[in-house]
Amino acid sequence: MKNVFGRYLRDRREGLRASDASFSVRRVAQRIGVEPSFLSKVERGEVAPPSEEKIVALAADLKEDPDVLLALAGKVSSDLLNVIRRRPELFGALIRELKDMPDRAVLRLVREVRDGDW
Amino acid sequence: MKNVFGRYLRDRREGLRASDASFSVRRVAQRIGVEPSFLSKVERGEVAPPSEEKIVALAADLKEDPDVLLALAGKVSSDLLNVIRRRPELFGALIRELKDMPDRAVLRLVREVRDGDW
DNA sequence: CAGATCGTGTACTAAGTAGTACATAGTATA
DNA sequence: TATACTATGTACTACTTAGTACACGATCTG
Repeated sequence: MKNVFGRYLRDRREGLRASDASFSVRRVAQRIGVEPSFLSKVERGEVAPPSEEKIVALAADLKEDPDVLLALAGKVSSDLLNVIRRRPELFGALIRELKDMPDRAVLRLVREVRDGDW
Repeated sequence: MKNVFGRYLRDRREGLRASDASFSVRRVAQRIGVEPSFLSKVERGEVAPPSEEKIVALAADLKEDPDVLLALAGKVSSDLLNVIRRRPELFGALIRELKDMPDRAVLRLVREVRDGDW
């Protein structure tokens, strides 16, 4: 359970780097707007994951799903939080109801809602 | 948009106090485990809302819905966050899909899932 | 009218968050 | 072999969070 976020980040970055030298710690750090030493420490788990803003930038740079990266960092996207905060009883009830449902059941729900056939 | 949480808290506490003297700032503060001066400042918006733990204790003491109180404080219950963090893509997609749905639609979904007739 | 209870003002703090700035040592390259 | 880029170590900091401790004057109560 220790430094999943950092390991994942490093693996992904090194993976991309194999075919594109611009995925060095320095270059990625510069693109997302932090010091290289800080990104290095993040990847090695020497410090806590960065802010949501930097994680989202990281996800974009590494072509990863921001929600997944945020989750690995122990966070939840602030726009999802806003949705819940606006109607806390409603979304609280829904999420708790779906807590232990299998993926396929939740997915079916997503599709039903999206397709509007319900 | 300024100090909704504190106002709500004070109104509710004073309301209960009308028929039960044990709902003074001091007594409530003691029951939830904070200093009276701190609760006073929270109610008057002089300081930020307290931690999730204290808010939940407050909700129990004042017979309020914890999710609602947390939302007024700009927070989301950590057990809901855990559900989302466990399956970020799934729940991210679902919540964004339901973001602008009317209450009754979301409610219907909650009931469908609960009743299992789907 | 004395003692208890009340709300609030002032002052302080320990721990966590989110980084920057700079130096150093290794590695690749031209 | 010079130089350029690489990762990382060390040291520091500004801001936020989540409160405590205590004193004060007002008010209620027996």
